[in-house]
Amino acid sequence: MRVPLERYGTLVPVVNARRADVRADAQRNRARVLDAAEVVLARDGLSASMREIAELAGVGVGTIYRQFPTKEALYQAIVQDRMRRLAERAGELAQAADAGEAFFEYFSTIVADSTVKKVLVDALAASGIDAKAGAPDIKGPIAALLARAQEAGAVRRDVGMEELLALLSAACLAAQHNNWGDDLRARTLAVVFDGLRPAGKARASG
Amino acid sequence: MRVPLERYGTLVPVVNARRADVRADAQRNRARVLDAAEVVLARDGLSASMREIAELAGVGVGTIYRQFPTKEALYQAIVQDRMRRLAERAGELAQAADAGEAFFEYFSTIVADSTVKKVLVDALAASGIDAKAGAPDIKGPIAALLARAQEAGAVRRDVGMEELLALLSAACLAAQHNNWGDDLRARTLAVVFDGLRPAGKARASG
Amino acid sequence: MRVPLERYGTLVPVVNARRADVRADAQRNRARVLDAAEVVLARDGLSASMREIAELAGVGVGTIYRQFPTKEALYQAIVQDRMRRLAERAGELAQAADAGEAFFEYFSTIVADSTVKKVLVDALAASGIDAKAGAPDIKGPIAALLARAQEAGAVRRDVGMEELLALLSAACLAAQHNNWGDDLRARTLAVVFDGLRPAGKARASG
Amino acid sequence: MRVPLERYGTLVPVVNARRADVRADAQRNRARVLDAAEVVLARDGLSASMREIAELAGVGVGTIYRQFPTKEALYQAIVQDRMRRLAERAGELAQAADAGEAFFEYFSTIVADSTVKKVLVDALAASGIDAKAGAPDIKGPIAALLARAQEAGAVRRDVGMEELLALLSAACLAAQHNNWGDDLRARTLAVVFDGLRPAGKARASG
DNA sequence: GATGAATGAGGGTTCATTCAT
DNA sequence: TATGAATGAACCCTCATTCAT
Repeated sequence: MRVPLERYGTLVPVVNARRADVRADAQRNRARVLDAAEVVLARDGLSASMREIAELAGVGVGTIYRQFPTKEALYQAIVQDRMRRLAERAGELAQAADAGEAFFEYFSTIVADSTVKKVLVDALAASGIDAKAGAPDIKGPIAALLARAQEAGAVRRDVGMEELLALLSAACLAAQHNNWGDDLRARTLAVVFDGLRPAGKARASG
Repeated sequence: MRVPLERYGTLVPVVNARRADVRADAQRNRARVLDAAEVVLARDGLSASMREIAELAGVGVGTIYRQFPTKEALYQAIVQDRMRRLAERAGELAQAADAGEAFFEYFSTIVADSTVKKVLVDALAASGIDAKAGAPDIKGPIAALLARAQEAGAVRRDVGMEELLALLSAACLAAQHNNWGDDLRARTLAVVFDGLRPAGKARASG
Repeated sequence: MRVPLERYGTLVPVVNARRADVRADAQRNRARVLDAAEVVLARDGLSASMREIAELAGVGVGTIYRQFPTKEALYQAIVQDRMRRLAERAGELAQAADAGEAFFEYFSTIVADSTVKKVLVDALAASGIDAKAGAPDIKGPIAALLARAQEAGAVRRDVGMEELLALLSAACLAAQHNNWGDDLRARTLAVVFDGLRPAGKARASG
Repeated sequence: MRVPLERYGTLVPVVNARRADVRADAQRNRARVLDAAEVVLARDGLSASMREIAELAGVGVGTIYRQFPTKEALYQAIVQDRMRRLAERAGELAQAADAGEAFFEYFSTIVADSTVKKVLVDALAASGIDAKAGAPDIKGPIAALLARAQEAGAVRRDVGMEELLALLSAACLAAQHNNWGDDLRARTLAVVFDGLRPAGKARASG
């Protein structure tokens, strides 16, 4: 019931410095919570508990709820965070010299990187939440990557975004679910990539 | 007050012996529980509750526990059931004339059929249970199918069981997770199958 | 729903032999259930389950319920059975030559014998049931024993039935609860018996 | 909607530090839970339910589990609490002028006080838990009391701790079990105490 | 704003009792 | 009549969420 002192100050932003401090704190907490949540979710999956996340983040559970009104909101935030980063990377690779290489590298990177993501998408899907809600558009950058690779003759022209995302999702899901090692991932993706290449294009063996 | 029996499956065993009559009830209930569990698990994933399964099956929770001492035991039973059916189908296809066709058809069938499986395997994995414990071997029949398809020149010789299972698992996971429709499944698997074929072999287009 | 055949016979007891058979069966079952219940109760205490009792007795649970409409009824039956036996024994000892010896022996016997009883009394008490309801009177025979011992000068005259039963109950409770061995029981009862004897009467030491 | 706080105990600790304020709530709740648990256990015995305890204490079940991770832990806490208080009282009486009086008074006090204890020890025993685990030693102080009383000639020298504890336990058990009133307790213990006194020592009558 | 104690619905599981066989 | 499968209330316990501090 104790009202923060600041609330009773004059309307002039006298305490700017102090308030900024608070902001910094809040932001640092938000980041800490997100990091902790990723770790805990990767380890415990869907059943991760808010308490554990809070403990790992070194904050009280109440602090999490201040930033994320709901467990699901926390999950969404993580997913969106990931998506944003992926979109950024796609944007970077869109400048690459070798469009085919860029495309396949991006695909591999996402899969290698997806250990955590699945659980989250899973969670969101299970809750009937649209993971994309409010998220930065990731399809756009990927579509650009695909188009460039197709123009460069590195990817079949009859492959659409839908199949591509399906393959990507499948690989991510399995990589996380079955804990693909680097070797298995490479060999498995090799097959998929071969399937994506135009007939007659480079292939390891036969 | 109860879900009509007819809604689930059609396993009405005909038994004659008097004592077996009692069992008939139990067997029908067992089947109903398994069916209901698949449905609920597909819908709610890991967090499906025994109560809900019982309600959908039209039985009391106690009835489930009579057949399956534990929630995990129920999950395992479903997985094993699936595995058994898959192994059976693989055995059938091993006799097919066209080894390549048999192989790819089997792959497609499993994926089309995998709506539920993922959640279960998921569940088991999360519980640290070995899904294969006591289950009929499914790798054997699949390996046989693969070997025949390779001998027939329908599948690349440098693809091993590990990659194959990884691809299969990935497709199943994604099919279930993202709710692939028939069309998307066909197009996506087409890419994968192309990747599995020897270089120079039939390909739809480019 | 099948009505027993006998019910529709003529009123003449035509099927006497057969009915007697049934009776014998039922009686044997009743005895078996009582025995099993004592064993299980002694081992598992209040939380003994009907199923376990049934299994040990070698009958179905339904059979128990035919004889005893309720778990509590079963408990009561056991207690009453015990009480009856104790009353019988008291009656026998009432004829003994040495009234003092008879009294103390009876006391000891009951205590030594009480391993099981406590749990039952406990159970009944917990359920708010009067253990004595419908039971054969045990106070009468004991009072007789006490009176004779007092007349014989072996027990103080100022000890009443109430204290006596309190002491008896206490010893039984503790014997069962703390698992008194023969030795400890003897030494403990020696003190109590000394307290019951008239001043100046025989005492082990000082 | 809730049981008035005042109904149980009067443990309202006064703490000054700000952080300790939070604890004050927790401590009061802890005390309330312990009190309520004693009441419910005394009434319902082993089968007391956590929910009922929570309701009587006027808290949610979760609050109990915050303090006591397990039902058994709660039981243990109560037992240990009792034991500690008894040990303290024994320590006090060890200073008393009249060693014999102190000894017999202590015995009486424990019995009068034992309404709840039995059920608890019962519960713990049933769960295979060692009631003494981590509990303050109560045997030491009692042994001291006994030794002094024997030296003072108030208690027979051939009575050992084992018999003494057996008698004490028996009296407590019965007092709780059969709901001894003050009068009955006095008369019953009179007999026991007489048995504990050296031959020839004061005795009420004969 | 941060904390974590409190809450209580809900989860898995057991078991006294009923009832179809 | 005996059997044991079925039932579902009740149990212990967890955890997302709220709220007093």
